[in-house]
Amino acid sequence: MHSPELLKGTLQTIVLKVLKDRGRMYGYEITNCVRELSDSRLQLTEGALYPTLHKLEAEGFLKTETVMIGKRVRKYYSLTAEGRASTRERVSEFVDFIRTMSNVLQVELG
Amino acid sequence: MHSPELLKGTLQTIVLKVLKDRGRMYGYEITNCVRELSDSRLQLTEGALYPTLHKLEAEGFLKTETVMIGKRVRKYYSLTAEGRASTRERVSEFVDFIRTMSNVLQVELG
DNA sequence: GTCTTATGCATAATTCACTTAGGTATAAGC
DNA sequence: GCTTATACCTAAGTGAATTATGCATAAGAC
Repeated sequence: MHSPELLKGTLQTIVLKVLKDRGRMYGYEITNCVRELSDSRLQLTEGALYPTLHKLEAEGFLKTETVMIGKRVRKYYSLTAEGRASTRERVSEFVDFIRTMSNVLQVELG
Repeated sequence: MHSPELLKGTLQTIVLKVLKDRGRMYGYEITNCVRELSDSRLQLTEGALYPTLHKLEAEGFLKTETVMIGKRVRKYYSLTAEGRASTRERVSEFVDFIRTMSNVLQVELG
C-alpha cells in the first residue's frame, strides 16, 4: 500500500478514468477494478468512494442506473458528455503535474 | 498553476528533496527555488511552507541555523542523517506511486 | 523623501478530502 | 450455522492544506 496521503486529489480522476475505459460500472466493481489495476497498491475505501460518486453525479459528470440483482440493489455509474470532457482534462492535468514533479524532484520516469 | 489538490501530500517530499539537492536553504529561498524548478507551476504558500518546516524539524529530519542579515533574521534549514534517509524513502515512494497511477490511468510517461 | 515591491519570518481560523467507524441487508461457501 | 463476499450508505473525526492576517527590514522607483 502507498502512503494514503499521496492519493489525495486523485480519487476523482481515478474514478472518472476507469469509468471512461470500462463504460458502466458499480461502486463495488470500481473498488475491485482499481485494486487489480494497481496490484493491490491502491485500496479505495467505501467511505471515500461512495461520497465521491455522489458528488460527481451531483455535479453532472456521472449518471446512474439502478438494477435489482435478486433482492440486492446495484447502482451502475457511467459518464455523461460533461464527464468525458472532465476526464480528459483531469488526466492531462495529472500527467502535467507528474512532469512538473519529476522536474522538481529530479527523478526519471518511464 | 496546477490544481492545488494534487499537491497535497507532496509538500514534505518537495521540501526534503530540494534541501538534499541544494544543501542549506532558508524558507523564502525554498519557495523561489521550487517556483523556478517548476516553471512557476508550483507556488508554495507561506502558510503551508513554514508549518511544514517546523514539523519536519520537530520530527528530527531538519536542523536549523539562524543568521542575522543586517537586522533581518534568516533561518537556514538542512537535513539531518534521518532526514536524508527519509528523503530517499519518500522520493522512491513517490516514484512508485506514479508508476501505479500511470497503470491505473493507462497513461504513458517519460 | 515617500511609496511600492521584495525580503523574511510567523500564526490562527477555516476548508475539505479523506480515514475511521459505524449501519443495513442479501448471497455464497463450508 | 458461521464466516466471507457482495453491495449499498452516512457521520464523526483527522490533518494537510488555503486564506487571511501580522510584523519588520531593505531596495528600487520617481
